Amino acid sequence: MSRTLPEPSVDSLDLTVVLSALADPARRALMTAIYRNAGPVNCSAVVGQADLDLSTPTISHHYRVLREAGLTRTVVQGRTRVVTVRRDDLDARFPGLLTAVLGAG
Amino acid sequence: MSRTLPEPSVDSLDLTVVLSALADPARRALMTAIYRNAGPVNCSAVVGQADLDLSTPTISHHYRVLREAGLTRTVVQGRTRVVTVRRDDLDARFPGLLTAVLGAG
DNA sequence: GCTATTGTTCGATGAGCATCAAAGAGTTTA
DNA sequence: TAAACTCTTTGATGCTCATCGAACAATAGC
Repeated sequence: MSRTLPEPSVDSLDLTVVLSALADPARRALMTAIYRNAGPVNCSAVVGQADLDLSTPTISHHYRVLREAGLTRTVVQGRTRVVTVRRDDLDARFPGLLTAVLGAG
Repeated sequence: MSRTLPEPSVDSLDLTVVLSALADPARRALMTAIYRNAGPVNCSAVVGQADLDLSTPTISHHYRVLREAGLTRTVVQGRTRVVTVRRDDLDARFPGLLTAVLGAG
């Protein structure tokens, strides 16, 4: 069984919320790591790639912020979470934003 | 006489600082108003266009944040300030970002 | 010099946020 | 069932930030 955690609809994506989420370096590092992976990746793997020196609760907090901003989709599979970037939704709502932010290191 | 207020160089522009500046709705409203004007515009005119319900000190604070983030250039002329968006610098450093953020209302 | 204009700086306040340790919740495996 | 695993939630802390009123420049015009 797998369930998708609640996330905002495309129409309700708010630029202020999105930019606030992306303004944090740790969250951008997470986004970049998730973005680089072609397919879905679980949280721990992403954290490994992002090389963040943060506690687990803090990482969890950042994941939540990203998801609630509409930047990522989280699917619970077993005891891990599979996270993806909502690329199409974001491109539809804010064209060019994701590339501009994540491409610029 | 006119003098340009201190501003960060193109190379020292920091994405975190830029995104933090753009994350605030009031500052984005200011940016959009400045951006729409082909030429330079003084602060009061911009404030009029942006239609912000904020005190003068707060507006001044936001102008400072924008300038120190490298988003705007401020030139003092007489007793007014002429503000422009550093379009070329931003496009050079973060291609597509300005369009993506300001174009998406 | 005096006054009005245009914005800045100072000090304070209240809200929000990133962070952590400790405890909890759901899931797999032994 | 018990233990290990993967994350989340709770509660607390310290910091940053948006906001305002009051006071302070700097300049233009009379």
